[in-house]
Amino acid sequence: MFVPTSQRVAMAQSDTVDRILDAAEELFAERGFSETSLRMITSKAKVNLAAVNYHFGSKNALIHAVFARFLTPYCETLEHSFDNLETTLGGQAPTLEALLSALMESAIRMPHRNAYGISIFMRLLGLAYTQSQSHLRHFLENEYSATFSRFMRLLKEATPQLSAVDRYWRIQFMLGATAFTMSSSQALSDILQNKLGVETRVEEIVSRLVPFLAAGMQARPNSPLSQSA
Amino acid sequence: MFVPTSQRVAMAQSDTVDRILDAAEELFAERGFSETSLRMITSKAKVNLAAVNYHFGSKNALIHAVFARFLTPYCETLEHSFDNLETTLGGQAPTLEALLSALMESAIRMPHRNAYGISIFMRLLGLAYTQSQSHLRHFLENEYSATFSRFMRLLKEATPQLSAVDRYWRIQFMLGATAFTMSSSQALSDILQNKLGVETRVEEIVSRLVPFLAAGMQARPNSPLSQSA
DNA sequence: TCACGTATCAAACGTATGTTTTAAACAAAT
DNA sequence: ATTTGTTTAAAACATACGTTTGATACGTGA
Repeated sequence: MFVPTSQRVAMAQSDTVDRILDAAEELFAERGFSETSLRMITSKAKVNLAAVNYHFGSKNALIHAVFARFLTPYCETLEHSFDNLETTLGGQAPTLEALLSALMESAIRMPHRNAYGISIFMRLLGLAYTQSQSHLRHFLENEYSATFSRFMRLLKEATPQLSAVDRYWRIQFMLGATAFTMSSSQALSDILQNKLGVETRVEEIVSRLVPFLAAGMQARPNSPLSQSA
Repeated sequence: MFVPTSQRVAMAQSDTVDRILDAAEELFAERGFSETSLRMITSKAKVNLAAVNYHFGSKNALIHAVFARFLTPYCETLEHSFDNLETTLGGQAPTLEALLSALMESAIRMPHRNAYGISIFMRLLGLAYTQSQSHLRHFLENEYSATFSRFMRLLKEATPQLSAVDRYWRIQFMLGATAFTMSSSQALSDILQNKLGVETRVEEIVSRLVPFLAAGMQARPNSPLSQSA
């Protein structure tokens, strides 16, 4: 949005706030939170350094705002998806594939704000887990625990054959494969593109990830291998 | 003046270098690289601040040294394990389970330097991938590409049914599930102990992880789910 | 037109960082 | 005893960080 400098018109608040959020979102995804300074963000957003603290209060609050901007509508979409799943099944337990698909398709169907699609959100979610930002973890737990708990309940119904301990660990394995992969999906895509000459979108990665996770979740526990270890 | 460790002749009684490495290893694993300052490391190690730059040259070189201390002997052990695998099979392709077991058992058999066992190494490996430290990535590529390439070749032989792209991504999924889980296995064990009253050792986690990974690797690609996405 | 709350700006604040310097203490070899 | 190299110590270095300040410009309602 170009505004002649001679007009010297004060921009509407949303303009500055959104530009900060856009720049922060990209830089956080590329470099992580600690490695991204407010000066990088404000210079990329072409706003004054003080604007971040003026509009958001602190760097941590800006991080929270970046997450809330995409996580709040995503959780709403996901809740609707869960509603449909439950009404369609009518008390029956959902299949694991259906449950994972609800997660992934809700993510893919989110409106894209830029050319990077949802990969930037996936990367941020991965960073939220792997970087040690306690304030962010607390924020996410406080804001989105309801949707998370609902997913966990549905997952338990979808895998009745697993013991509580097995299910617990396999959830960690799933979470790890997803968060880790997505936390470097852009870098991985670049590598793959150079190595194998294949262009890869996040949707394609997800379509490869879901069968992997579903098969892992439904593996027979205590295979002969596990006893040899 | 900085002198490489290998050239030092007269060794004083002090174990300054090891104390720095021990402290750095733990702090890096707990907090990440950027979030850990040299002052935290030196005060935990109870050495002078200047000792790090004296013995290692820079903070980045210290990070490399932390990785080299456990990665070099691990790769040696792993190479021997691969040797045994190849001579036993005599040209035949190894099974996926045997290959994964070689990886995991080599890790478990590493001499433990502290009470955290190998989980601290797993966590560091995970950080090496997820944190944006280009110098570290370059260091690891230069130092350990031989062993890594050998593993990739064996993995390709063990999964001939997979396309190159499928295999590539599933390796990422495996790596993610492993690094993520092990990076917080101590915390996860504590949670599990309180929640379900079960004590869990790393070896037990690994015995649960391997079947999960093997099943995921051998899942049929392009399940109906992936086409609906 | 005036006053008031909002937004922007350049500048400075205090703090923490990695690194370097200078000096002294120490152990072992000459 | 002297030399040589290793280690500790305290301080300072320059830089980067998040945050705050005070002045100024803006748009809106009175």
